[in-house]
Amino acid sequence: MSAALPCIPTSAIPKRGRRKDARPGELLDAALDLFVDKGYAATRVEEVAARAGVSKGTLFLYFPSKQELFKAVVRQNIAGRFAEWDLELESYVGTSQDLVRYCFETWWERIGSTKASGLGKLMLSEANNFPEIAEFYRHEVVEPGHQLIRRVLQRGMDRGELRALDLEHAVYLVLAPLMFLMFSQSTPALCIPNAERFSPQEYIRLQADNVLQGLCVRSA
Amino acid sequence: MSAALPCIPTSAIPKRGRRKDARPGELLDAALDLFVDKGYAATRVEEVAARAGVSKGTLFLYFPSKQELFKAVVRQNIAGRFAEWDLELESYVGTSQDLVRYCFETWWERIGSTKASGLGKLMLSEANNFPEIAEFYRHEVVEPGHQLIRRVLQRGMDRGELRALDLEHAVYLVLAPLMFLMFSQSTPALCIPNAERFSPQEYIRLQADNVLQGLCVRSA
Amino acid sequence: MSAALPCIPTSAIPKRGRRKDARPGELLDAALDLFVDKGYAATRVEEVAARAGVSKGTLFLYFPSKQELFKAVVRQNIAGRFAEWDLELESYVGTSQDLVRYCFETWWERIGSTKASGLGKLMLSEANNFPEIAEFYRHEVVEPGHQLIRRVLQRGMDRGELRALDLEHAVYLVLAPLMFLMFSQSTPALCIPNAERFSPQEYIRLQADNVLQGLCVRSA
Amino acid sequence: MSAALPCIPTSAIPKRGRRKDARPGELLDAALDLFVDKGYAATRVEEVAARAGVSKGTLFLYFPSKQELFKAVVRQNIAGRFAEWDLELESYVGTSQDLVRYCFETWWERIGSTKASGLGKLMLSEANNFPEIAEFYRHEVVEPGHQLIRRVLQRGMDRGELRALDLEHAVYLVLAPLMFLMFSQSTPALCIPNAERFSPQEYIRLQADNVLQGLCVRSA
DNA sequence: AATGAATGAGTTTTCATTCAT
DNA sequence: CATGAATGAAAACTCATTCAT
Repeated sequence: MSAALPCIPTSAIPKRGRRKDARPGELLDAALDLFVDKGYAATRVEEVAARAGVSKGTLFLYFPSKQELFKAVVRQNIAGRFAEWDLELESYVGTSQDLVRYCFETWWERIGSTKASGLGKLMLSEANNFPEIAEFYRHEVVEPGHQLIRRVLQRGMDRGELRALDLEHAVYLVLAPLMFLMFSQSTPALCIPNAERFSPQEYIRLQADNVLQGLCVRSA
Repeated sequence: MSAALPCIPTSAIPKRGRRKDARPGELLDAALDLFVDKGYAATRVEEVAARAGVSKGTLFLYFPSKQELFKAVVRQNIAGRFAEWDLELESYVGTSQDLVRYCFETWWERIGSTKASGLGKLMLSEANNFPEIAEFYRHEVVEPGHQLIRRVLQRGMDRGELRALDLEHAVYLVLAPLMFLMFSQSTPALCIPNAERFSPQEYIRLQADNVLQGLCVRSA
Repeated sequence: MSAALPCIPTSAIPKRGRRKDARPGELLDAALDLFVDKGYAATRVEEVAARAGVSKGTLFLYFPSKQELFKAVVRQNIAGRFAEWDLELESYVGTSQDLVRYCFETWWERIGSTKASGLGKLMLSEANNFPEIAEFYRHEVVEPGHQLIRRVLQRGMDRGELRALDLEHAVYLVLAPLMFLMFSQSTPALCIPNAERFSPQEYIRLQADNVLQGLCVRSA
Repeated sequence: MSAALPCIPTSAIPKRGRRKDARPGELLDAALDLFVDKGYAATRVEEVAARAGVSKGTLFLYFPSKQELFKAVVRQNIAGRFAEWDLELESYVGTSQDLVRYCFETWWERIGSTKASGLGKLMLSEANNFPEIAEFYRHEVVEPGHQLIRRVLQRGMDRGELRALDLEHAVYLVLAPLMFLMFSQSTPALCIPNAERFSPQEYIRLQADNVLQGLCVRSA
């Protein structure tokens, strides 16, 4: 950091006043933090509003309910990005081995290592208590995610690069390691006892290596 | 009521005298079922008491708070069986490939398909709210589990049957698939969208196959 | 009041302690007062509980919701008494003229002049905002009331004591005056401008006279 | 936007210039409709503003509070037409029987079947919350109404066409049926359970018949 | 004059915990 | 020991009102 860089105030944002365009984003950011940190039920909307620098009433101006707020958080951070990822997959040029490896690494960069990964753990914890939200998540996140991996594997089989396997169970060769890492991120104590010697990147590389060794057609 | 009407005992055990010692155990059993089924917050102490056949007040006679009840539940149900398993491992005769496969299958039979699965998911969900009990779980379950797998892999490497890998990350080649299946058991909707076409046994077999394909030394 | 009458404490009731049997009645009395006085929406359950000398939580021990509390009030004060009134009607001996007169007078004594009459006004005011309660009231109070009057008139026609009229509209010859008096009781200012010169008993007598003069078969 | 694009006027009336004076009236009209339809509490000021085609803030420019808006609505819609009716009564030629019948029918046409009915019900509901406006209503509507009926009956007695009765209570022989019908109009469900078989005109006719049969001097 | 973004007070209901009996 | 009646804190959501623009 160069020396005399003038200290830009964290925000020149007037806390009072009309900032209609900025509000939703600020609220979603605050909500993501709190939801991930404390869970859905334990997060109070007033707290979300406070963290975003507005009053409780203002939050309800932009999101009609706590549930909708949560859904919006999920949409912004995960669900809404599948369209882009699907496109990326369609236009991928290269071997399926590379594609699989790319999936592992990209997932880590875009989801696993971000706050979004807290949402997965959150959903797992609260699914039973909020069936409607769970259904939303299943439909908007879980389903598309499975489809994405399924297509990756199908592509590999079609091209003769991956062994022909029962897709229904094979998707979990990719998903299980990712999901476990996701949960680990939120609760490392219970998943990764020696956290200090653990490197997510190394984990990702090893899991990708492993799954490919297993999936690759034997070149004899 | 006519005098000598034979008193049909509601249970073979005499009502008074018997209970006193059994109470805590009955409460813990009831609590385990409900905690695992509905989660910590959604389980009401009154329900636990009712299921154990006592009044709400009585529960608080044995456990000073809901939190303490929860801790007691976890502690009671984590009677470390690792000593036994470690022994089993020590005395295992056969290739390490077979041993790995045996681990996958035995884990499913003894843990994955049992109530213990629910306990694992429960811990994951509540670890943040109960750091103390999470620590206990880490020490009594997670650590020993990691050690067990670590020894299995080490054995394979020592015997030249498995590739030499960084154990710190390689343990997760075995653990991640198992843990994911564990969490799936409690919340299938979010993990396994096509549950009707999913077979845990098939999943176990495929994951074991896969990890072995990846771990085996190439006979080239 | 005689001089040295020992001052009996308004209640020897211990405000704290277990009084399961007495609670519902005390709560219903308090609720009737407040509902009638302030309306359904404006009455806060906490206030009801306080007036009954218990805490908010206790109220919900006996009534699962505000709506059910209200329904119970209506049942105790009106709906639950139709069975008795129907019986009284069946066993009435005397001319139908006398019976009609008896209805007017009895209604006044048992409903019109009591706090129960406030419930009618209350329902009229709040029906649009609480459709479920309105439906309950229609079914439990309005319908039975109409049926009762209908049977009275039918009896008179059958016995040749009352003119044959379209029952559908004739019931209101009796009901309209009663309902108007009911509403007047709660809001005299808007219904009876000269309240000081108004006597409900005189009103009842005159309306009964009038309706009978009109209903009676001309003795030529 | 290209320069001379002809501006299609949204209405024939020039947007600016016209409105200013009309605003309060439009707001009052919207408010009347909504208050009568949904009641005072259930009517949201934003809805009133929207219906009048202005923003919420604008409403508060003209009326300092919801309560004041309500008062203004009542005041505006009680333009006393009693002077005109009194004249009509003075100049009535015909028997008092006919006059009474004329009163019933005319009331229905001019009041009972119009929005004014809703205003009456509204006042009954809100009288307790708005004692000041209730007093206004009593003075402007209730009192004159009572006086009108009183004079009708007095006329009949003076002419020997109606029985001599205590006017103080006799007015309600006419008013009670009308008021009940008025309230019924706004809340039929609670007043007229068999609405489909009910005809207001038939009700009016029967009540008029009845009151006259009872009021007429016996020609013996 | 007009707008509409922002505010925050106000209420029902649940449930862990207490304690008189 | 056991009971169960009583307690009261806690949180989502609405909407009249304000005021910066």
